[in-house]
Amino acid sequence: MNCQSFETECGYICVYEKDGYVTRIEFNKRCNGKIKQDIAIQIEEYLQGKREKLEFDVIFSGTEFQKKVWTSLKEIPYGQTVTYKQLSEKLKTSPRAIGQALRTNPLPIYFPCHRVVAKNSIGGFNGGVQFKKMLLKIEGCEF
DNA sequence: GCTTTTTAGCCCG
DNA sequence: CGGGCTAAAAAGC
Repeated sequence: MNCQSFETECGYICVYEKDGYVTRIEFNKRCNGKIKQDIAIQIEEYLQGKREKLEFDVIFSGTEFQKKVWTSLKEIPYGQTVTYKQLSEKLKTSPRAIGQALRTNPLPIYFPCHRVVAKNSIGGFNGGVQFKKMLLKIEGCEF
């Protein structure tokens, strides 16, 4: 298992990689290893606002429901947001269930849970709301 | 299985 | 703002 951290204005983002697959992304975590270079480059470009799509392979596990929610996040376009409610209606479930699934997202950024916000506020974020704000800002989305 | 707990929401005054 | 409501998933039994 390799991991590498990336410095941002909010703190470190740590990416774990194994055999060329990204397995996990965590916030506020620092480590001193190296991951596969083409993945690292994509992350860096994204954090600099120079890349919209992350195209690497990932491995993750979860319940069927969680996987359904996570993969549906990939359909949200770069720089756009959706509310918990809109997503729940689309998946025929409830807003709270969406939030519950998102908080266990093992691959934030790759599965862009930061693009899901509450109706009248930014909503929550597992690594700390400051990261959510920063990611949206990178995508040109003021909140 | 069924029951209880928990939830990154929502709505209404 | 604050409280009450809510459905649904996860955890516990």
